Amino acid sequence: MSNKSKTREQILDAAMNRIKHYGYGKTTMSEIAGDCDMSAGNIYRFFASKLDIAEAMVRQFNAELYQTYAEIARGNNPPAQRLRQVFHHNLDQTFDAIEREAKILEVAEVLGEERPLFMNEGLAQERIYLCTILEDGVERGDFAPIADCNYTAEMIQSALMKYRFPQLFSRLTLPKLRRELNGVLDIIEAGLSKGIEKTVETEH
Amino acid sequence: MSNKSKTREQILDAAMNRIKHYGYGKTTMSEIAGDCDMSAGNIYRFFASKLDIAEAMVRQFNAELYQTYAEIARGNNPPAQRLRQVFHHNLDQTFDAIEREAKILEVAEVLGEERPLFMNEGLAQERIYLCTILEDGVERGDFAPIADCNYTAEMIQSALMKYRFPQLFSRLTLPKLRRELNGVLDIIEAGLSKGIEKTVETEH
DNA sequence: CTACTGAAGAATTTATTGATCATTCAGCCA
DNA sequence: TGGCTGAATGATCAATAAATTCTTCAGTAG
Repeated sequence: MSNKSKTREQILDAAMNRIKHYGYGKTTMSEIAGDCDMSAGNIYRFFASKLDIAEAMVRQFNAELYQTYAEIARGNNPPAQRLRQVFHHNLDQTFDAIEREAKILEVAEVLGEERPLFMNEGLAQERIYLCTILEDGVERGDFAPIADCNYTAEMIQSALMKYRFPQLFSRLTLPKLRRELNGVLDIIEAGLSKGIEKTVETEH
Repeated sequence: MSNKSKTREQILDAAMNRIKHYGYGKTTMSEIAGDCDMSAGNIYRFFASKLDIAEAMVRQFNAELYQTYAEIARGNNPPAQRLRQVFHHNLDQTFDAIEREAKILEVAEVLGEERPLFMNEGLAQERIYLCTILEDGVERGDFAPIADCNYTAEMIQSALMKYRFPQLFSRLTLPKLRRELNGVLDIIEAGLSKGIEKTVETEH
């Protein structure tokens, strides 16, 4: 069935070209089909819906990110620096992609709205790499012991949410975003090296 | 001119009642005027525009927040706990207000879009209280020395942005938000007690 | 002069209608 | 039979016209 996945790729490719240029809302299934010399109906043998095409687009974008994350996580830099690299890579890549093709922001918005679980999936995947780094940091003694790496990774992701789809949450320039990201990472880094004590729930 | 500010308050009150119930877009200037037994035109002697009414609304909401912040900042709890109180108070109050009157979210959205500088103003005001707490923490020895309190406060605000208008950025329940907020605060607290070293800009 | 009204204009919103779109599926072709 | 088309359908979108709405300001009443 290699032929089938070839066609799938072709469709995805055609869709990406159009969506990057005209946006998700403005590209139609027939246009994509036309680019592939097939009928719109036929696309549905390869993708269950238009949203699934957008999802596949982002999946591909993420796959590249994850590959770099894996390399960073596996690398030999100090863990704190690797943490920085992961989030700066995300910021740079995402900012750049949206800067080059503003219409990509629409894809992020639509998917965030219609497929919130898919977005979570991406965060969970990222956490795997973060955990590797955190555990390595603990082992090396750079970080204080961490009770639950996945939980800690989740909290780090929460604190850095603003830098995930930068243009979605603010209108800051890339340099300003990088400065802020570094500032927040400075705090996180200090926290990790000191050791995090979990709060007991209290009234206030 | 106490009469003038009485009328202003009356208008603001009428506007708030309608906007809370019907939303910003769905309440008209004539309706507000009607509630005050005056013509729509007359409102403009008290507010320069409809947006300014929304701004005054939020200003009033903020004033209450700030009062509590001031009390918390002045209080005698450990600085780390005071920091927690500030952000939990904000989360609770905001979440609650939006939960009770869903239409308030629209006001936040409109103002965030049309008056971004006003939103910054609020953050700057909040930072004053944060700085008080941070400085006190340093003095007491709970926190390591801080080079630039205002900068650090800004970074803390960035890390906690997700919890400012909770329903705007996620659909988490209040308990989940509180759990997350505590988790991020745990990291920040550890970081502050350890002492934050500012990154030197590097390539990666 | 001061405090206000109400008409008027510009801008925005709503309603309506026609067109386009995503998606399905009966049927065709090879 | 497996792979595909193209017409059918309901949902969504675009366009336009009509109606509201925000805002201004000349004019009025006290």
